[in-house]
Order: sequence, then structure tokens, then C-alpha cells
Amino acid sequence: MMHRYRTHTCGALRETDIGQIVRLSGWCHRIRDHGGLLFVDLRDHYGLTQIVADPDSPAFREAEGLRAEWVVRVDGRVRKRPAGTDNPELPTGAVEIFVSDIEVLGPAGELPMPVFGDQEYPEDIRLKYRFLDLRRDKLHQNIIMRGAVIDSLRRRMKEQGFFEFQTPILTASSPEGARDYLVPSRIHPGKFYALPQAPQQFKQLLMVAGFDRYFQIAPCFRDEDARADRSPGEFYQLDLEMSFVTRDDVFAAVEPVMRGVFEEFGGKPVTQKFPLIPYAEAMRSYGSDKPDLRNPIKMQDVSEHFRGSGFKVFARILESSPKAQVWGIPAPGGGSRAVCDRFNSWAQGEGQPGLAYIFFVSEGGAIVARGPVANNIGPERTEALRNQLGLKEGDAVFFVAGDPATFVKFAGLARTKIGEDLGLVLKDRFEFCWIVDFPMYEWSEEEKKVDFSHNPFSMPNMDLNEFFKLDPADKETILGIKAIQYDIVCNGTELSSGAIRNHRPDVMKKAFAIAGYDETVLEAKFGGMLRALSLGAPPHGGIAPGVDRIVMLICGEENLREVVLFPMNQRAEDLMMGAPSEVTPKQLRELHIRLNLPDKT
RNA sequence: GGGGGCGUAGCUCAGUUGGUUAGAGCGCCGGCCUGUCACGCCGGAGGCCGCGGGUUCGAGUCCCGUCGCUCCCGCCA
Repeated sequence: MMHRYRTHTCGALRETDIGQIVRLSGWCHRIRDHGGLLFVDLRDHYGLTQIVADPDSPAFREAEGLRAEWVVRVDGRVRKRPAGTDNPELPTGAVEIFVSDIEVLGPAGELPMPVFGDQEYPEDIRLKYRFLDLRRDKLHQNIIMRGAVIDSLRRRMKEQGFFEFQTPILTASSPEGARDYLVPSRIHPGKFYALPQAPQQFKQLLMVAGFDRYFQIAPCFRDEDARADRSPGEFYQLDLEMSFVTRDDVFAAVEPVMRGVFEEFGGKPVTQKFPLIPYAEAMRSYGSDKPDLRNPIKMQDVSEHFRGSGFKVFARILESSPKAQVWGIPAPGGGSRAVCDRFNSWAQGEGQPGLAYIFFVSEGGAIVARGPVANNIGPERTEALRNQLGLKEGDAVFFVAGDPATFVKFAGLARTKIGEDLGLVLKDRFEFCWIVDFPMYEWSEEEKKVDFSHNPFSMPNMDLNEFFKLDPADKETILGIKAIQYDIVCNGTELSSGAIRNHRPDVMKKAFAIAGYDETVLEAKFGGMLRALSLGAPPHGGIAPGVDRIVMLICGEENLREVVLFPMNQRAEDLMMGAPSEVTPKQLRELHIRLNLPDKT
């Protein structure tokens, strides 16, 4: 006896099945009604199969009533398509089913948007009807890819001896970092749980508990505003932590997992040995701590060519402060006035005074520098510049001047813009790197004091005996301290920060003292952690690459919503489920909560 | 919290310098069509031009405000 719904999926039938009586169920993807002949592309998760009906079929009348996206069961005989009408685009394209019976299992009303085709439609409608959007091929495949990537990550982690743990979702509010999502306690009036921003403290406690190698595909919750590459509310990390390791051990564990999964699914060449780039060098060469290494442009300090030169604007800037520098952004192939002027106007649009430039052309067999700047500084200096930057005829160089701390962000933006516009970016690859040697402390201008520049739990990268001797007043030395902290970056996207943790309470106390916090602050904020570290803690470290971003890069998507099943919109609303929503007075009473809403004007 | 972009049919978009009755494609409904696979042809329905105010003889178009979506800054240990 036949199965109630199907004998085959819509992706299964081949020429070898010709002659069989089969039963399929699926969605009416596309209907082509020729009057006396009618085709339906029946779709399910596995593929498309062409159903055909003509007046000889007892189901012909029923078939004429079908509409897009109705869910139907069809019975029929598999037959070879007539010569010349097979469809090589479809795996099932050599055959079709001549239908004998149709049962409508789930009719559909008029669709708010089509499932067929790849037309763009508005985000709010896509989110409200996410189940329809998820039927579309692209999103459907992205979600399948996500699952496959996560399977692969798990397998690769386990092969390396990592063990997966489940840490609590209802936990305590953490005093540092992002804004918490809070959950009121019914049993404890006035008290709240918080959803974890990351299982940071739990995974460190697992190391203290002796589990040695932890990992988790961990949900993380942060109540911060969204970006295209940052989901509001919740996201997933491949969270991992290891005991008795140095920084290089962490790199050696993570690199093959990342390289492996990108090679397995990404379909593009992947960096074989991830280069280590010190933070300071990344900022100087790329103007970013998450450089896109597919862009070959490296900036250089070219101050000396302008010191005391005839280009008074830069000469004066260099004299005005010992910090001042001029950076050159080489632009291979950008060597024409039209191109240079275009970037100059772009810079003005970005709120900059402009983008000074020199371009090089060939004249009578010699390479000659052109542009207002070139005229002001003369041929000797332009030739020295050209040699330093390795430029030839047809190339250009752009300049930014001032205090690098102020202009570095714009310089990085200009590097990206120039690389993109001149077609220099090698799109067809995944370029990974580690950014290392982050400063441990930075100068806080608002508070006029030294503060942690990232998180306070990284180990300082120096002899600890020397660390204990540090004078907190010695600003220069303090600001020069590096933390054993690192970022992993792929194609200009930061996948994660990680660190060798500070596992010694005495070092922790000193680290906080340098930032001007006394022990009562440390005890109040991190007392529990401190006690755990004081009862036999192994040296340990880890990292937590973002799963959503990994999948986004592999799928070639620019927005996280394309790789998340049921994403929220930018205002952290779930338009399909209607979250967040009001709750009943009874629920509020049980939670001892009285609303104090802002006035509506 | 701040800034930029976009809001015209269910969807994607056009709409001239401010000028009479706001258009196209897709989708939807009806008709015709026996080899399509973005099927084709004919016809039809469908519009508070986001909303409110202003300028004007006249506003989809110009101005102000507001709301929505989106991207960015702040924020994201």
C-alpha cells in the first residue's frame, strides 16, 4: 500500500524510475497552464519535479484550480519527457509525472510576496512572513549551509579533543561590558537574572574545574543596537577555552578549524598560514584593526618628503606637533587627474578638507609627477616618494596629514575606497590574519586617567616580576604594555577576540590598581571569579569566533539576516511572533513589577 | 541618543520645469491556448503618491514637521 503522502521526494525521480506509479507531496512552485496542457513544478525541500496534466487525465479539472504555493499530494506515472523538452537545469529534468489524482493538503491565499524568483522585497515584509522567505531557494540553502557549517565546526573541535558543555542561560548580571537582557525573578522580588553576554566566566570556571578543553556553540545575548554584521539581541559563538596553553597553542587549535571549514564550504582559496600582525602595524599599514588583506594597499609614513618642503600646508602641519605625520596611500592604476579628482571630491563628501595626491605619467620616456602637490615639492622629492612607495607610471599616491590618532580612521576608509574603486581587491579568496599585541591600557580622555583598553581579564605580555614593580604614575610605560590578546580577522570582518586570561589574583589586583581601581572594586565586581582563581587555577586562554559571521562570509552575504533563521529587525523586534509584547497584569503582579512608562506625547 | 539614504498599486520601479484623467513590469481575477519550464496572447480589478501642515490658481513633484524602513556613528568587557 502506498504511503499516505509520498513515495518519493520532489528531487528523487530519474530516468530509471520511468513507468513507476508514484506519489509526491509539495508546494506548487510554478504553474504553466496552456489550456489543453498544464504543467506544475512541484517543490519540496529536496527539489523540483514537473507534473503534467491534459484532458485525458482524471485530475485535469483539479489541476486547473491549483494556485501558487498550495500544498498538494499528487499521484501519477513517471514518464520520459518528449525529445527536446527535457530540462538540463533540473536533476529531475529528464522525466515528468503524468498526474492521475490530486489532493489539496494546504491551500494558500494571495501571497504578500512571491516565493518564486529572486526579486528583492522589503525587510519588514520578509521578516513578518519569514516562513515564506525561508521557502525561497537562496535563504533555504543558506540555512542548510549554516547547519552544515556548525556540524563541521563541532566535528573539527571534537577531533581535537574539545568537549562540548552547556552553560546556564539564566545567570547573573555582569557589571562590565554590554547592556544585559534582564529576566525578573518571581521568587525573589526585586531581583533579576541576566542572559549571558557570553559564557566567559563559566568557561573559565570549567578550566579551574579541570576539564582542560571546552567548547560550545554558545548563544550570547546583548542589548545593544544592531549593525548589518551584528544581530540585535542574540547571536552564536564557537566559544572555546584551553588550559596550560600559550597564545600560539590557541592559534594552532583554531587555525585548522577555521581554514578547514572555509575550505570545506567557502569554495575559494583560504590563507594557509594566518599572518600575525601587531595592532600598531595594522593601524599604520591598513588604518584598521580588522584589515581586509584582499586589498593589497599598504600605507606608509612619508613625512620626511614633506618636512620643510614647498607644500606649505603639510610642512606646517609637520612643524606644529611632534605627533604629526603624513601618510601615503599608494594607488596603483589611479594615475590620472580625473581619477584623483574623483577621490578628492569623495573625501570632501566625507567631511575632509580633501585628499591631496600626486600621479605619475610617462613623458618622453621618463616618469613625471603631476598634480598641485608635485608642483610644490619638486621633482627630487616626488621621485624619492615614488621610490619609497614602489610606484610606476599610471599610478598615484594620496596623502593624509595630521595626528595619526585623529586621521587613522579616515585613512583606513580611503584605503578601502581606493582599493575597491580601482578594482584592486582580490574578491575570490578568504584572507585571514591574527591581530596581536593589543595595548593593555589606554588613556581615557573623559576620566583623565589610564583605563583598560579592552577587557581587564587578559594577561599582560611581560615578565610578571617586572609587572608588579610598575609605577601607576609612569604613564608612558603603562600605555606601552601589551596584553596577550588577539583578534581573528577574515576579509575585513572581525570574527572574534580572544586572550590568554589573567589567572592569578595577585596579577589581577595589580592590573586593577594600575587602572586606579582599589581592591574593594575588584572584590565587588569579580569576587566570585577571584575566589575561584585563588583555589588552584591553571593558566588558560581561548577565543570565541562568531558563528553567524562565519556563515555570512561563507555564503557571501552582507547581512546577518540572510543566515539567521528568525532574525529580529534593527529595532530588536520579531515581526512574525510580535516580540517584544505586552504581558498581562497577572504576570506583572507575580513578578512584583509595576510599569513606569515614558509619557506619550 | 545622533547623522545619511529611501517611502508612488500586493511587490520592483518610472513619473519631465509644479499643470488637466498618476504609468510600466511582476503578481492577482476572467478569457483563449497540447510541450512549457521567467510559457504566450487578450481583457479586468487594484492608488489617502507614508502621515500632518505650509507655499501656490494648482503639489506625487517645492518647504517644514512627523512616522516607518535601512545603512552608519555612539554602543558592542
